Amino acid sequence: MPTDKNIDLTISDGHASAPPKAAKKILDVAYDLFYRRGIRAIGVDEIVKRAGVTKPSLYRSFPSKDELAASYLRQYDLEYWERFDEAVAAHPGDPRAQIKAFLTRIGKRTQVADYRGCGMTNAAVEYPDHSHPARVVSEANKQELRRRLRAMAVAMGAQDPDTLGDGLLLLIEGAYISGQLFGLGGPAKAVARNADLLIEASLKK
Amino acid sequence: MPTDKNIDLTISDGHASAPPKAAKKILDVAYDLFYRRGIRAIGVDEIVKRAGVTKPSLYRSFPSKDELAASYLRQYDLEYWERFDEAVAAHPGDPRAQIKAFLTRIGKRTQVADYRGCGMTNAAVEYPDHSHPARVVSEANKQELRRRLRAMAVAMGAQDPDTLGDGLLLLIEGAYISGQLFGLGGPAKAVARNADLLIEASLKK
DNA sequence: AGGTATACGTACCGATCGGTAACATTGTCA
DNA sequence: TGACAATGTTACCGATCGGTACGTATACCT
Repeated sequence: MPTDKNIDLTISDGHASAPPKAAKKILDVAYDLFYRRGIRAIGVDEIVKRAGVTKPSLYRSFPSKDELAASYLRQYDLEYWERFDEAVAAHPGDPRAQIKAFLTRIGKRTQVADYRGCGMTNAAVEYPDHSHPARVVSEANKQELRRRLRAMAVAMGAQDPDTLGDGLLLLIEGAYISGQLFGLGGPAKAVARNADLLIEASLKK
Repeated sequence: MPTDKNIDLTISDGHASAPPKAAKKILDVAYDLFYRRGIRAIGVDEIVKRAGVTKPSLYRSFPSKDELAASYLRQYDLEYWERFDEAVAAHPGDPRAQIKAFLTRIGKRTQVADYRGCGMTNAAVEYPDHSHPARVVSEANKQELRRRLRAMAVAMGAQDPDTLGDGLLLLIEGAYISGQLFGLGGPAKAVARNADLLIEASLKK
């Protein structure tokens, strides 16, 4: 989808909105390559080559490879909450159904060959240093996920909402990881079912 | 298939004579560095420097960096099942208590600063290629984990043992990942409690 | 048209990557 | 003491890493 609505490609550089065409191509290619093969595994040379541009173009739009990786994750973040909000919007006022819809979708996505899990999670694994630009974006995304899940656990009427919210997060992260570990037929396809069992067991009686 | 290797190094052929002393130092250092900072992030130069040896020594004991990484994971595998078997041995004939003990231990391990999760999981994230030597070890470890968890779910008398076993695996992987994502106070500390809730909800009534 | 700001390309940098050749030194055990 | 395997030493390889100096083309605004 051409989601080119006000993508901020400038990296807090101060110089106002100048949208170079090359920057979008670079970010699109970097997105694909970083996600599928990993950030550390991809060099800037391959990115510019596949994008049909040259290296100076990359460094005019992005201060560094690390910041390009952070931009990739910011884009990923946008699309992530889009998917999340779709599941929420599909079941207004019914958080349990929202969770189930979101997890069913995740479970389905994991059941394709060469599934690569969550770009946020993967980036955090690649960069243990908490101060790395990519990891900063990743951690913020996960904090927000935790916040939402706990809030939904409250809305579901859980006995211990924080525990249930965290339990759902563990199942989700487990699905991302085991999806790329096991491939088709892996445990991730059972994520929605297990989440529903866990929810049922966590509600006030 | 790899074409013929000209070197006839019999890999770990168990010739019972003296194992090289440098190899152990190298593997110990590589273990620590690979686990804490990631395999791709560590160069062979840093390994030999910290080990107090030289690069040729590394390549006399290990055919390549990739194989050194695989050796690291094989060592990790050994210690992993040691921990697992300890939890099992602590509660003979009581698979539910075994799981609880194992997960309590995981939950506790995740609650230290700079926790880095599971070396197997991390390696798989770093190397999406299924043919990579490190990933081969990692995937075998995870397959075995899945097998054991499903078997324990059977022993627990679950209504749907495969689903419960997979649910436990999702929680475990989620704990590994969120442990390194959130640090202290993260969702991973709730893994044992959520697992127990899930087990309770999955037993035959 | 002309000037000017902006985007882009060519060519290059030093550092580091994984890995090796050739030879000197050590430790061990018969 | 001799033999032999393990390790150290030094220097090197081609490839790739992230990043840049500097000149050229293109678009826009009078």
